[in-house]
Amino acid sequence: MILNQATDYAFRAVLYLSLLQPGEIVEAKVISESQNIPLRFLLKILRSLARVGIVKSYQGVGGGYSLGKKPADITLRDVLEAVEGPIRINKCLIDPDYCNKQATPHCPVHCVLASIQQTISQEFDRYNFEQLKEYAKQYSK
Amino acid sequence: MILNQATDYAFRAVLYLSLLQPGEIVEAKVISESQNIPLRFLLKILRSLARVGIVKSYQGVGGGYSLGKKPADITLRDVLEAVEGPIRINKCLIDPDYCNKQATPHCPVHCVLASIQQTISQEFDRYNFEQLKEYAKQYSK
DNA sequence: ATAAACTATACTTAATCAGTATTGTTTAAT
DNA sequence: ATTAAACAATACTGATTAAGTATAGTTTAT
Repeated sequence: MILNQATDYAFRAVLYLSLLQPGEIVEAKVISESQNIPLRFLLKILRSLARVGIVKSYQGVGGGYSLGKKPADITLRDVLEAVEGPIRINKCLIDPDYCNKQATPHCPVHCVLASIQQTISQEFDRYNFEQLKEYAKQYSK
Repeated sequence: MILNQATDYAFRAVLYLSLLQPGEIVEAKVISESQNIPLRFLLKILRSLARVGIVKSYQGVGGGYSLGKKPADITLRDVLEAVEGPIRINKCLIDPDYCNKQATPHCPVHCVLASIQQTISQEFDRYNFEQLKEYAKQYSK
């Protein structure tokens, strides 16, 4: 499986925030209940998203979370990488020492995988939350 | 990580067989030593590949493995799926019951992920072992 | 009959995943 | 100033998966 559970939850949480009024703040509990995401786990995920500015967090009474950027400026890749770190399809693409042939730079498999990895990254970059928002509105009609 | 270790080994094993004379048989031990793959683990991987005809296995004395098809007829996706099963980017794309919103068919996230999954599958299908073979020959020059 | 190869299944160890618990910090309202 | 409602940080836990190993069996050329 390429995406883990946390990323799946993150997509839905960010979509939820995208559908609110710009700047609107809601508590994690509201997102959790609306999207059926375990609260504590969601809080952890939201922290990862806050770290890179995808959401803004507000502490204290009346606090919560709002979207940190315009939905159009948040791609699936942004969210994915905030939660899981950089997209990687194979270990040899991160750490050349990992390759048990010690041959990464002149390995045909490596080269092709590097190209595929780039395509996959671009693919997750193609979709932003403004688009998802539109989809969501259509479905709800 | 999208690919697991077994798939990485499988790619390299199939490439190794692709570079032999058509129909040429080698023992697993030779592949294992050449590619630095643990022998027993490789045997298991080769069984997965044999099951779908990517390699042919020969038992008994003088046995071993040969490529089961022309390199041009084996894609990265074929090998990947022989080892790991079908490419899946998210659980909700396999099992609708899995979705904790019970909303898969009209979930915008689901729809977009389904499309991305298809692109990724196609991407792994774009490369076959005839191409990798050519790359490998160039590198060795 | 033997030994060199693969087959099948089960086991083991380590890493990662998914989620929980605990303790601490911030802040609006009283 | 105190309180309580929110988030923050870190550490822990149990389940699953990954990676590899072990054991016992089958096939086949010599």
